[in-house]
Amino acid sequence: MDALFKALADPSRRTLLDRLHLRNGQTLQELCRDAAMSRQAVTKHLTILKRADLVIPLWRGREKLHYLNPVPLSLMAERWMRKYEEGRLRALFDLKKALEENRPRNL
Amino acid sequence: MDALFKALADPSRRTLLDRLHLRNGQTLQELCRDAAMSRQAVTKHLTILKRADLVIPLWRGREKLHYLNPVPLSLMAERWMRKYEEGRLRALFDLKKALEENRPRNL
DNA sequence: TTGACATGCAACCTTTTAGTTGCATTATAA
DNA sequence: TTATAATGCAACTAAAAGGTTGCATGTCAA
Repeated sequence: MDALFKALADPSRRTLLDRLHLRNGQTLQELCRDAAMSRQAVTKHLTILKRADLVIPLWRGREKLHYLNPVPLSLMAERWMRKYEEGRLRALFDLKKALEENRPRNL
Repeated sequence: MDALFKALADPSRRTLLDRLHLRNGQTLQELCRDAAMSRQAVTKHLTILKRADLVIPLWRGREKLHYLNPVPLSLMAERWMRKYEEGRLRALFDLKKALEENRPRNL
């Protein structure tokens, strides 16, 4: 789960995911177009995305096609975010109550 | 949105969120217990969480109570993750098809 | 079979990040 | 009003992250 959050932390990697989401199965070369960085930099980002299991590469001859794997994002939504969603109203209520009880020093 | 992903990237910060989710409105001292790092380190993490609007601090005398703000997580789920959820089945199909078409060099 | 193309590997550099220590400030309670 | 407790601020360090350049490897196509 840590690799997943780390992978999503960088905007370049989120952009790569967006581009794969737009068109799946792209080569490294294709992902480099309009990337504003070197091929090697993109490779490194793809390695991190692969480590988080967000991207799965498949060789086709001398080309390597990169496919988006949506499963980790689903797991993250279900297992991690859902926990907070359940306590969402409670947290908002706590905050509201604390605001009313307080004569704040700042804010 | 970038500050949010960055804030979630560190396991210590996710632990802090978990602890606030377990019991809301804790002081810095309380959050330092069982934290395996110095008070200043916790302060820095809380600053980053605050910058991402995930945590809202409120002064009560000389104590600073920290409250969880669930809104950014909801926005992330709705605006960012939902986009991928829609294309989820499509992506899985692409991947399956590519696997079948290929005589892979690795995997 | 050879040239060109797609990718991999490794060393290196710079910036950011996570953490520390030391001292300053503010507020409560005796 | 003064000692103590809670937090803030700043300088510093070590490690990790993001990026570059150069060269090696493997595959297709003429």
